[in-house]
Amino acid sequence: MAEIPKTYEPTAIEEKWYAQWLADGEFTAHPNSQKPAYSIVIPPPNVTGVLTLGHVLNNTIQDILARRARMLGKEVLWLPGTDHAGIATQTVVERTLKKSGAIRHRDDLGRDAFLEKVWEWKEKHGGIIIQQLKKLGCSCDWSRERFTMDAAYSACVSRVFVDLYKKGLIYRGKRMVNWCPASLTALSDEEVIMKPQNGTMYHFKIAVAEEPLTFLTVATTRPETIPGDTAIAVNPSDPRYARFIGKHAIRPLPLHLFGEQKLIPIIGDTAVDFEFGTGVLKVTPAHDKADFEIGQRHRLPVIDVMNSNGTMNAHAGESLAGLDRFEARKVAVEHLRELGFLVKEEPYQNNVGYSERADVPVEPRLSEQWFLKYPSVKQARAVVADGTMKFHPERWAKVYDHWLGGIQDWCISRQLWWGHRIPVWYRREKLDAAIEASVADEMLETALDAGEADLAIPRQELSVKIHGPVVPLGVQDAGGESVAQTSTADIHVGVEPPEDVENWTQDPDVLDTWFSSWLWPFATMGWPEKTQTLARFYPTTDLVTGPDIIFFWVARMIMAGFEWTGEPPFKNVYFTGIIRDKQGRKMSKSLGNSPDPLDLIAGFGADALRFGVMRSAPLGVDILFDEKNVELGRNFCTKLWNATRFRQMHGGETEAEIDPALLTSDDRWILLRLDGAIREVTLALEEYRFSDAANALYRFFWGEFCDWYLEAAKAALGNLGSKEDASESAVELPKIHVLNPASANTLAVIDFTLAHTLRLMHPFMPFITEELWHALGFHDDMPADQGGRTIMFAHWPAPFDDDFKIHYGLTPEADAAALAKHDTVTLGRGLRRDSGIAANKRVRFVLKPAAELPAHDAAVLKILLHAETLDLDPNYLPPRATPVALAPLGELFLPLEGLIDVEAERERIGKEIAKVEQELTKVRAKLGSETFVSGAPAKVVEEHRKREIDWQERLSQLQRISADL
RNA sequence: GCGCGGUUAGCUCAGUGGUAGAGCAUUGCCUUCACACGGCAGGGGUCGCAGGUUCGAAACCUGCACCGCGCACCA
Repeated sequence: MAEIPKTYEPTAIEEKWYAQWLADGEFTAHPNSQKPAYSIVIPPPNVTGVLTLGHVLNNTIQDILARRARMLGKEVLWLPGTDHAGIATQTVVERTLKKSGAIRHRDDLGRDAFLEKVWEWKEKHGGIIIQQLKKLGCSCDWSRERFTMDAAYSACVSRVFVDLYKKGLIYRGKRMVNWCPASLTALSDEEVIMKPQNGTMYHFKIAVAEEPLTFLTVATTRPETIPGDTAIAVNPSDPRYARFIGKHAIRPLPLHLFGEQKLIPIIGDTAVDFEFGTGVLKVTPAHDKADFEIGQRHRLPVIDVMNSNGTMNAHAGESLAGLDRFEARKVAVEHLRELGFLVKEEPYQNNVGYSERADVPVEPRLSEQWFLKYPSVKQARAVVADGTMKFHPERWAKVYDHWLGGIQDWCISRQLWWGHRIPVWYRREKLDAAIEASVADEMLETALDAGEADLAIPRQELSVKIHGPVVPLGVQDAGGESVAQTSTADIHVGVEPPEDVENWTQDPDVLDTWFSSWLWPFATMGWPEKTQTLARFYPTTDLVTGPDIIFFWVARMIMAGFEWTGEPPFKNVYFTGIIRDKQGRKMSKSLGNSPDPLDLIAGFGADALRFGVMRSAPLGVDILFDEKNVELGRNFCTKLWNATRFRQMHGGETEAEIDPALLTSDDRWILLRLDGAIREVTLALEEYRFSDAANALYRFFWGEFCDWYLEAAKAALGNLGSKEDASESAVELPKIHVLNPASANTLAVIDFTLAHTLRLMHPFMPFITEELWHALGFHDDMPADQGGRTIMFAHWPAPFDDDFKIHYGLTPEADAAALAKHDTVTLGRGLRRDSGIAANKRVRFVLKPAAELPAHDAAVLKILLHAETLDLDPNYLPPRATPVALAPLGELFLPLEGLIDVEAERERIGKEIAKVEQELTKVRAKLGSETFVSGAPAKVVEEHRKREIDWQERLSQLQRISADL
């Protein structure tokens, strides 16, 4: 075995081992193996994405779960892949093409040519994040990598669409949808985020046609939509306004020459809140969901005054047409002001829906879209509610349940090109007729607005003309509720195109990206074929994802799982926190507060990044990312590295048998603590408490093994010789040192501890543990598939059983003995400090032992106290004012020949006495309370009495020492 | 408006009924033969506020304040 370099250099080691693991096929899942299955599907990152800290958190957790499952003897499938991410990818590619000057708009290329470009882009950049996940150490089964637009996967998407259509759950209808004027597509409700806005509430007067000089005042935040108003509504039980119902108002906009303004009806509707605003509502059915519903109830015309990109159209009037909606607002206000109708403007804060992707306000818009009535909602709700599927942390179950309880139909069509095209074809001639009808609609609306049609036309008739379906496919009942598809003659819905495809036109829209993602757990495993992979690894065991996509993805996957496989797709869902910066802000490119994980890996190592992130990510809490955490991870790696070097310098046989007869108190103690660490880490991982597991490893390895055990072991291992000697001898390594049995036994304990610790650490820090596993030769005697080839398959350490503990004398007493020694050392070091002794100065200590002290313990004390000598003298008579500590192992003196400072010692002891008296007062106050003594459990009272005695004894000793001064 | 979290050391967070903790930061000493990406020893907290339950509350209950998030929203 070659000497381990002084500093851990991660890069080369990471590359070496990852390549080795891949070459040996360690990550590949074998459906035929006899082992129990463990599986997890990756939340597919966007195909054009790059690794973020969020991915690091998410995928490190998955890797920990996967690697530990392998060590537990499971057959593990961690299935990776990427998502085509419709809007995001199309936007990125289109923007890039525009920037390069290749096109001004995607229409310049046309659908097919544009899609070709997107595929080119995908081939070129699509692999980046996959390569980055490999750098992180992810043990995914890359042979099973999937993409949501793979041919087989796409076939699944079409298949479920057709299936849902046949079940009557998918329908097409003209409805109010969330329209993104930037992306030019409809969005689902989940893609809209409400943001508070500092806007203005405008109050304007509107004349009542039948009563000269009578005005109503309307409050609105959107005066630019006045041209789209088709009614004024008041609450029928509002005494102020009820009498106006049935009359008409004179709509002020669009402006007309000679004041030929349109009359719109004043209607009564209970939806109007007379507490709010003025109690008079302008009704704009085309641009507000609530208004649309009022419009439906009253059969009001719908006048869309905007173009799809958010600019005003001709219906808005000449002065507004062509303006952006926000520009138009200002102009509309000016018009009202000039007309003398503007009553007041006041600052107003309201919530406005924004497009999540494009970050612009969405426009409620009436349009023809495909909708889905969610399937298997009942089962999806029940499986979480009854605890069959577990959420970690649990509180997300409530959020999930609440959402499913109020679930609305899902708008699944998107006016994009990049995605799964809707598998629906229309007969050409029917479509042409429909387009004519649509044009007729437009003409009617225009006619209405131009005053050529009369609003006195019976409303029902008008409504039929205006609301007649553009394409007669889906139907809705009067309440807007969907009902099953009734007519199938003119449309073809199928996985395959119709045979006479030349007579048909495919629906131009694509499906929402999540309409493919929700099939991920089984579509990636070959569904609907009954593949071995599916049979063996579905349902999956764990899902790890962020709570921000609980509705987008998790809930929908659960429904899809039930609908097409009859089973929930996973057993546990772990929700990570959200990574934020030090100030608690979300990571974003525009803020520039998002460090590149690849830089962090290059600077600190993948293991350091993984450990640092895991250590600071408690269950269910957002993570404030600080590079300091990664530094801590790097430092921990270095510590591990150097502790291993220390072991290696001593040579000797690797992993020799431990002889119970030769065990020291320190050996027993560290074995006990190792057992504790095994239990703690195991339990924490079972409960998905990753940061607790990482902390337990850190505390055990650094705070117990390195700080105490290895330091104490130096006593047992004897003189090493000088540093120079050590490095010289290193040149001749490997060399077998001649070791006495005590030293050999110590090395055996170190090896035992390291071998277990490396395995506990491996899921967190795969690279360094693999390197050291081999460097120390722990793989030598192992079966190839149980740690011989790689630590990946070494068995996860089991807590020690009683036989083991008895055999090695691992008793509570052994633990207490070591702790007594540690406390004694700490007190002795305190004496050094208080006496102003430099840390590097060797001094003489004298211990008046409370009990017989084994030679080994005396030797350890001497080393840990950095003492020149440690005299054990039961009858020691210290010179006056010799600093002394009352330690568990006895009175520890620090004789300061010729340097005695009575005052300093008096002060030191005085402080100590004050402290003890304080504690004594506290405990006596409790014991003096009758209610405590009679009310508290006997055990607690007893414990307090003992505490009182201890403190009292200590106080007496201190007082004696003080008197002797 | 409803719901869910949170409020403990300068910072980030553990701690769920019995002697207030960790990491980072900070102070002092030390380049001692694994490690200065280190060692040793310190300093630092009326546990958001007010009530209540209890022998005993950072922890349990109630109310309030503030911070964050989600859902729903009235123009």
